[in-house]
This record gives sequence, structure tokens and C-alpha cells, in this order.
Amino acid sequence: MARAGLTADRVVEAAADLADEVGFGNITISALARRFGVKDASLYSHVKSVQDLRTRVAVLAARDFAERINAAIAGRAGRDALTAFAHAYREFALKHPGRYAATQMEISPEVLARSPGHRSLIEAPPAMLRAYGLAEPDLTDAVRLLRSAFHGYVVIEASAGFRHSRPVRTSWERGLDALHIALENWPSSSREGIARG
Amino acid sequence: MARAGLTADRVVEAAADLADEVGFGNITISALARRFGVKDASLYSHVKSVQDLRTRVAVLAARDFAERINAAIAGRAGRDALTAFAHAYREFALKHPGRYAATQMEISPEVLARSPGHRSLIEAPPAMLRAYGLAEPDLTDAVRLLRSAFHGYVVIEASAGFRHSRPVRTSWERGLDALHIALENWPSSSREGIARG
DNA sequence: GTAAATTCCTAATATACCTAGGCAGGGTGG
DNA sequence: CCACCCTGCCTAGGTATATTAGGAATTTAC
Repeated sequence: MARAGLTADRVVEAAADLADEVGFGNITISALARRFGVKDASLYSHVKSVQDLRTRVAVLAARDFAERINAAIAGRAGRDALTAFAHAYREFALKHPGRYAATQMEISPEVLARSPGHRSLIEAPPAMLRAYGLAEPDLTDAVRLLRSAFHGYVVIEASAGFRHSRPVRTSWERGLDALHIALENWPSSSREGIARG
Repeated sequence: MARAGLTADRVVEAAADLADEVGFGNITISALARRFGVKDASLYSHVKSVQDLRTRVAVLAARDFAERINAAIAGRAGRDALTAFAHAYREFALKHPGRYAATQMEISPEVLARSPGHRSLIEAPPAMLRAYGLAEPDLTDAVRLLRSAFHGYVVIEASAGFRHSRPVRTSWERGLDALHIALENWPSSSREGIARG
């Protein structure tokens, strides 16, 4: 009978699409096999296990995500870069919830070493903040706050956590303004750092 | 033979403990039954399904979480309340990862109506921010930023996402300082709101 | 055009979810 | 005090998913 023409890459790509539809945590070998019209066992020629599949999806998703992020912040600095980063971040997370969740999966150092996307995603925030003139360890602290705020935002938004009437997009913009102010008035390790109220 | 003495409450409590050990997404009827030394089918006298079990755990966890949060911010205002809230938040999330994850689960309006814990958790942040004098819609925006930052932080910390050498706790304190500054210099809807650098 | 490699299959095991129906033990009415 | 019944827990069984072993068929390579 006609073969489905599976390859590891095609399987992983389809898994990523599936993740965007049903959630990263809900991708199964069975569903993927059904999608290709083959038996479950057939997929094991291409991926070792569900866990392996998830990891590969994570690597793929990180590559895609990093691509968007890097395109967004290229040639920008300061507030401009912050805004561009944030919009690219939110857009990707909302458009590709499965892939986005995949990028947040915990991965081993070995996988990290082979995933340019993940490394790129780690390097982007500090690069983006360069124009704010923060030195270590403030830079690390600031990056952590931003990562947290962005991740928290899209996670809560994606899970329908903002039930209010106020448009989420507007709150997001205001939050960015506030973060910009925090970055410009960063409480460096020495002083108390209270700006005017 | 001797009965295990199960009740819905006891089952849900044990499920919450199990969630703290293996993760909220990994609680199973089977594991819970093993823990009680009964057969899987026996649990269905007390909960309708895994989904029902999860929802009940979410309600229980929200109650516990709200208790800690409310105790922490009672009688405090402004930065003092912010700090207390943040520490209670982080501590609960790290100490009870399964319960914390449960509180973040999407729940239906009907469940929400019957979960005082959830309602309390929704009401706490705006109450805590009262002393910052933010009016709507700024208050909503500020609450969203805080919820995002806190949630993002503990999620990333719990999944070992902060690989740097800088202590997470210290970054968390600095992030709080920065958020405090953002709150005191909140960019209200009318002006551009840039504080001194 | 045959040999090797690879794709996909059947078959089988293990675990989890869930339903239907049964037995027995502890509280309740006579 | 004892028969009764409610209900906690059980056995049995049907479904889905993950995974392995080994075989057949198709593609590829020489």
C-alpha cells in the first residue's frame, strides 16, 4: 500500500501543529498517527518516545520563536526594542500556543547545547536591554523580571485568566510603559532608587 | 475486610498532596487509589472523574492559597503590602507547586461561584494596591502586570528556568523594588509618564 | 535487477480511565 | 435484637495510550 512518506522532521512539524491545536501537553502518538493515517507503532521509527517527540517539538518551536523575536528587535534599541520584543512575544504566544508552551518546557543541558533557538531566546533579552545601560547584576534581575512578566501575561491571557472588560491588549501596552519606567529607574544595588511619585 | 474510610474531602486532600509531589498535571486516579490501598473503581464513589478531581483540588488549593495571602496582607498597605503579598505568593508556590498549579487551572463560572478561595484570590491584588492611589482603568492594568510578573516568576523558577548564578531570591527582591517604582510612577492614561532616569 | 535499508505493519504487554453490577458491614426501624 | 438497607469497596470488563518485538513490503543503492 502507499506509504505516508514520514520523516522525523515531518512528524515533529505535524506534532507542533497538533500542539497549537490541542495544547502542548495533549499531543499523543496516537493522535499524530491518526493524522498521518498510519498505525501508532509506525511513528516509533522516527521518534523514540512521546518524551522525545516533545523535546523535538520544543527545539523546533524555539527556533521559530527566536526567528520572530530576532527579526523584531533587529536594529532597535531601548524602548523601541522593548516594545518590538513584547509585541513579537505576545503575538507568537497567542498564535502558536502549543509551540509557545513547548519553548517553556524544561530541557536538559545536552538538548540546550543542540538547540540554537533556545540559546538565541536566552541571549535576546539582555541584548535588547543594552540601551538601558544596566550593569550586572542589575541586568540579570531586570531580564528575569521581564521574562516573568511576559510569560505570566501570555499564560494568563491564553488560559482566559483576564475576565475583566478592559481590553487585554491595552493593559499589555500600559504594562509595557510601566516596565519601561521601572527599567529607566532601576533600583541599582546601592541606592534605594525611589523615583518621583 | 477493613474499609479505608474514604470521603470526598479526604480523597481531594490526598490528591492535593499527590499533586505537590508529582505535579498537578500528573495526578491520576490510579496513583491515588494505590496511595489509599484501594482499587481504582472505588474512588468513583467520591469523585466523578479525573476532571472532577482536578477541579476539586483547584477549589481546595485556592482556599489554602487565599488564606496565606490574606494573612500576609492583612493590616499592611503600599510597599509593605506588596512585599508581604509577594513573599507569601512565592513561598506558597514553591512549597506547594501542585496546589499552586491547581489554582491556575481554568475553571468554569459555576465552579468559580462556589469557590470562595478563587474569589478571594481575585480580590486580593486590587485591595493590596489601594494605597498606591491608582484609579481605574490603571488599577486593572497594574493588577494584570503584577499577576503576570508573579506568576511568570514562580513558574520559571519552579521549572528551573533561571540557570544563572545570581540567587533567584535576590533577583525577586530587586524585581519587587522595580515594580514598586513602576507603581509609584504609573503611566496614567493621559500623560506619557516618564520618570527621571 | 538484486541486495540492503527503511517504512510501515501485526501482535502483544502495561497502565490509566471509567461503567456496571455485586457483596458485605454498620447504622436504623421495627 | 435483628432484619433491612444504604453505601463503601470490590470484581469484571471495555476503552485509549505508550511502547516493544519482529515481520512484510517498498524504496534505494549498486
